[in-house]
Amino acid sequence: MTIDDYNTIQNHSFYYLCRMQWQLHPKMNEKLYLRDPEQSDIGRKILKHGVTLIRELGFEGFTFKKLSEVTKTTEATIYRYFENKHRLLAYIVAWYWYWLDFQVMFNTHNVESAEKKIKTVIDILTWQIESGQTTGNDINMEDLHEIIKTESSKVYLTKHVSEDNQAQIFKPYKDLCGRISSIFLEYSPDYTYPRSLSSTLVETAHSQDFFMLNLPSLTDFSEAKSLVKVKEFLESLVFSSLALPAVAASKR
Amino acid sequence: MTIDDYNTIQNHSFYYLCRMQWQLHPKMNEKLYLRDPEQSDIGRKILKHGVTLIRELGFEGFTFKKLSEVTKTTEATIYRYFENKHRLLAYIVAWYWYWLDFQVMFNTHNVESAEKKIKTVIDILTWQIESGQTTGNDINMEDLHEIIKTESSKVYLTKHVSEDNQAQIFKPYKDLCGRISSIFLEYSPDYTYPRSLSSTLVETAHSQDFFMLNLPSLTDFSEAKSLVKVKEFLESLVFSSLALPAVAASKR
DNA sequence: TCATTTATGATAGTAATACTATTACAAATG
DNA sequence: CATTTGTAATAGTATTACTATCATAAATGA
Repeated sequence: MTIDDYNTIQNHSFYYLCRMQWQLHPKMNEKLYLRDPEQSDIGRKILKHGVTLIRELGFEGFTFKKLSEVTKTTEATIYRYFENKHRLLAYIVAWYWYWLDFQVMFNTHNVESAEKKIKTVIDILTWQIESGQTTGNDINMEDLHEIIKTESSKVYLTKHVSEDNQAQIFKPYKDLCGRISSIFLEYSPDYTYPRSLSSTLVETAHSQDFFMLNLPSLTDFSEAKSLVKVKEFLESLVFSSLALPAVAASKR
Repeated sequence: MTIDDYNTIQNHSFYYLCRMQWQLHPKMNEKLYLRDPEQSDIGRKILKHGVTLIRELGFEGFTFKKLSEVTKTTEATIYRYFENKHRLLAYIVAWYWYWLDFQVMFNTHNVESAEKKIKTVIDILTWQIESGQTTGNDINMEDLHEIIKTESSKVYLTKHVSEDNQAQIFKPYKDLCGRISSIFLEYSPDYTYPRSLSSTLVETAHSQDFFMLNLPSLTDFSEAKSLVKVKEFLESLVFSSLALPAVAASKR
């Protein structure tokens, strides 16, 4: 199966849903917002321009004031939707995890081979998002993907992780990792670390992509800046780990 | 070899150097500071209390004003040492990478077996730092280790990575990964991704530790909150990957 | 249809942050 | 003894991250 095949799958799942008038509207955790941004024009604008601005300025350089200028509204209005910019980032990132989880579910559904499922998961994690691609919500997927790589870990790397965790802020991320680890267990029922391998896979997919683009000497992909190499690395990482019991036995 | 043996190695290398009146003073990159903090009492205080305060407040909550109160100096003085708080964090993190690199070098030196070297590296990465432990610089290692887990990635996850990279800010991290990947190649000369595996190992050591403590359902270590489990996971991850060529051949 | 919520806009204001600038003095150095 | 260097004290600025108030327009519901 080539990359093109998978791109076809991607576009297929996208357009299929569009043609069916389905909208990917995950039910977002209410703790993530003060007023539901999906329910008004202004709210949707905040999300849309929020994504582009955070990508453009970086999360540290991003402010509600600047966002209010772009969305042609006031700071006060944005504060009525989100408590602060950290919550807005948390919302955006959570949305992405929901989206990824859906993609994994949709594209592994009715696939019999666990091996194929795993390859599909890794494929989804290393999708090269085409520029201009948007979702039903009019959110630019390229910008979103860039935000995930650079800013997503800042959502949990805080002094208030525990409270945020209790507020279920990280549920979609946990769900995604839970789904992936089930697939791992399907492939290799005796594997000891399915959850850790899942979170490692997801984190590594993003960090290696970031390193490849920004600190290439931390990777082996310096020459050809291509996600295909990252994909191969991740596949080798995951499949060798899942084959471990046999390996360990043969080594002893 | 048990954990205790390795703790002995750790303490040994520490105290050995202390007894010899050696001080671990890495030559820090000059771009990291405006005035060398190691060269004055106030500078050393800034580093020492900087570490404790950043750990206490989190990097976002930490300000030079608060640091100036603790160090009993003024904001202006601190600004003469470091351009801003991000640079101070970069300095602290770079110092840690130097320290880690030294530990790896020291403890793998004269070890013949590459397998043993790798185990030592993983051991160092998962050291349980004892409270109260300080270095020659009087920096609290427990606080520092906590900072590394929660704040270190914020040093490179910025809009100005490329400029920082050109200023060699990340050299110690790259050196560490370079050293580790050499060991990987020693163990398995044909392995395709030694650098990516190194950065993945280092990143995963910290992220899994963070997840274990804060988002345990992303790991398989929820029950016993122990770094020993993380160590075992990392060993399985690395050794299975490095054994891959054989595995792949046997699978086809 | 009219009354009443509700959402937004406009405006103002505040405490804290992240700095910069200036002057001055004391200690170390050459 | 002159000069560099380090630190303190003080002041000031633009920006950030909010909060509060009040007016008005739009949506809703009886």
